[in-house]
Amino acid sequence: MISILYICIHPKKKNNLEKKVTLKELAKILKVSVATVSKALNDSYDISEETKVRVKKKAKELNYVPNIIAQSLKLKKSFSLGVIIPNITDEFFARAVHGISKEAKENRYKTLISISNEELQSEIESVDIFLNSNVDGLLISLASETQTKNQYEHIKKIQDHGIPIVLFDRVTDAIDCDKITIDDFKSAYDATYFLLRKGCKNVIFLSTISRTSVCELRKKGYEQALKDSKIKVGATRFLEVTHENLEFELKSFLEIEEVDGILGADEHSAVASLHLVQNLGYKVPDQISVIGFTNGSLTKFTVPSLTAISQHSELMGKSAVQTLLSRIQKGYLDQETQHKIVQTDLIQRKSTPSKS
Amino acid sequence: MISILYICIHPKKKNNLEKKVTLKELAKILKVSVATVSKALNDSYDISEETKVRVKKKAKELNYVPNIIAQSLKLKKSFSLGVIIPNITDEFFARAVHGISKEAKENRYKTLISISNEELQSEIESVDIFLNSNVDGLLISLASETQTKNQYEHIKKIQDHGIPIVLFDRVTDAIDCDKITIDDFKSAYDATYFLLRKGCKNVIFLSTISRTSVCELRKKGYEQALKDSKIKVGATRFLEVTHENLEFELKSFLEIEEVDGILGADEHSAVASLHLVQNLGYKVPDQISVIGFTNGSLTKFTVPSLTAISQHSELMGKSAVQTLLSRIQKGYLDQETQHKIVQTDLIQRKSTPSKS
DNA sequence: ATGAAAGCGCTAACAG
DNA sequence: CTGTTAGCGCTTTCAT
Repeated sequence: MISILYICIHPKKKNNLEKKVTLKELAKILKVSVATVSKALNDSYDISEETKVRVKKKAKELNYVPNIIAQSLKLKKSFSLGVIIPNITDEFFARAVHGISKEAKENRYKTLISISNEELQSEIESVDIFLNSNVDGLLISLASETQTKNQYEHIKKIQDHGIPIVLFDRVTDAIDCDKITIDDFKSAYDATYFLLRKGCKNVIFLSTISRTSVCELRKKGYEQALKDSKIKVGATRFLEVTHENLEFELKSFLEIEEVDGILGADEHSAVASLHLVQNLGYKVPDQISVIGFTNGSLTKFTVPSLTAISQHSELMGKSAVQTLLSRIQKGYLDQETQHKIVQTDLIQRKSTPSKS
Repeated sequence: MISILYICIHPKKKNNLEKKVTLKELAKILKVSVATVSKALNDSYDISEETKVRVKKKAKELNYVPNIIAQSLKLKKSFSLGVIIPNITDEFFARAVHGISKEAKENRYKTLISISNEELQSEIESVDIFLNSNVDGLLISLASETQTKNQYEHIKKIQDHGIPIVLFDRVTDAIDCDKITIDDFKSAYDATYFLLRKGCKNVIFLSTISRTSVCELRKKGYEQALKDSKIKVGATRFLEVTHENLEFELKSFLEIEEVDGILGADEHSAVASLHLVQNLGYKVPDQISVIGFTNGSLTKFTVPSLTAISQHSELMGKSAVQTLLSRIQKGYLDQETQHKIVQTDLIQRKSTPSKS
């Protein structure tokens, strides 16, 4: 699969490596103590303006940069945040990471990223690694396996170490910490209601993210909307599938059941089903309407374009970082935890009727 | 946009935080010296098997984990790799990061990720941060601005510090280091040739990633394929656009020029143009064929599905890490640098004719 | 085979 | 205002 095309034969020239200048060296050159240099650089109160200027000038001149590792060891603070997500190829998480990374950078924090691949064991390992690495805080979106098995000892362990965490998107009641999500229940409720208003009578709920907290809440929202409907509609029907068997399962289902609306719990299920039902000869949106969670880049380019629930994932990432940093700064204990809800928007496109 | 839904009022219980046990404490408990414990844990030759067992047992019992920060300071090695990519929402990079992260983790390295947003300044800042953080190596895919302006001082600076780097996908000849890319020239050449064989006479090259190394190489490949054609075909036509003006530019172009084939230099340009030309009334692939670089998840769900060049991005990430780690281990200097080429595959779907 | 001691680069009492 | 000192947790000579 991989072939080496050519090898550059220029041997590396052994140029004099730029040695990092340390406080000690600065001190020697300036003929002051290390402490003075350190304090001057940190704008300590009890250093004369004069020496501050002198020190800073020399520091810049010699291109001094503090050794963060040493700082971390001393201060027990690493200026880095750990992020654990189930998956990075999912556009929702990619965007969230973008928001996280940007906000962290603006606050001079680094971002350590670990992908759990939806696996509990991997999540546990990541937690251990981050704990050893002295991250100042952790942002986690739980793996589906973790949520299925309801095992949260590793998350509690983080708290036992006094490290603040923020759970986002995939959260759990089992842990008392700051959380940030969308209102999954309401978003699903509203989307379902929207379909009913457009005349759908047989709306099904389709998901490839079964057993996650978000999926369960979305199911409930969908269910409630059907219950609340004043006009008579079909019963609730949940179709929980995988990327692999979606096509088979949905097709089989359509052969025996009447369907005129699909609510996809994730982008993939919506896009894939939109695609499939048309291949099976259904007209969208005339015969079947489709709405999907996550307003990613796929939605604009499907035919017809997909009506979707925008989750503002980047904003969610940004807000998660802000929450975490404020907790890091304020100190962890004896503070009430809070659960922030990011508003969603229903972006109407062509996979649902334009008029009711 | 963000509303706080509820605040949990359970004050955090001030449970006794699990203190991290250190070597010193272990030593005291075992009534040996710190040095002995350290050596025992590291399987040093000059420690008796007996004490090794005793120490390790106690360490596990007390849940000892080495403080990586302290280790880093001492060993001048942080077991972390820095990654700088232009963008994470692009599926190509998301997959590459996945591969990187996975391979790094398997080798007990952490991954620090920074997104340059295609901006030179941001890339420079990231480099500085990573340099201070003592990353053991750097994986970089250059920002378009960096490649446009041809400014690589910050990359050279990394090398001056003796930190190995691997450039992937977006590379440059200006830096002598390990590189890993696909064969952009050949991939574009082959794809263009494929279109010609299918009967296209007027193939255009469309890109939203102008001024990147990959785009330039792909342009050359496309150009050469037209030149080499034995049958008479139209001249080379490059259309370099942005996400925003693609629609307008392409539409204007089609009004005055004849086009029966589009080679998209990136996934977006291919998918968007596939979408647009059909809206304008062209039949795909009967009147216009489309091929795009990057075989992402969009390609399967467009109508018709998109013929695409698979870049095996995850593999590229994995291989980049392997290259970097081997250089970290072997030592940096006086080694020839190598440029690895990952094979691409043309995935035939419905946006090109099935028979020639 | 084990331990004492030095030191990685930095910060922060505390003294002067 | 500046310097001395101790120490963060670990590794590693060098003695013993």
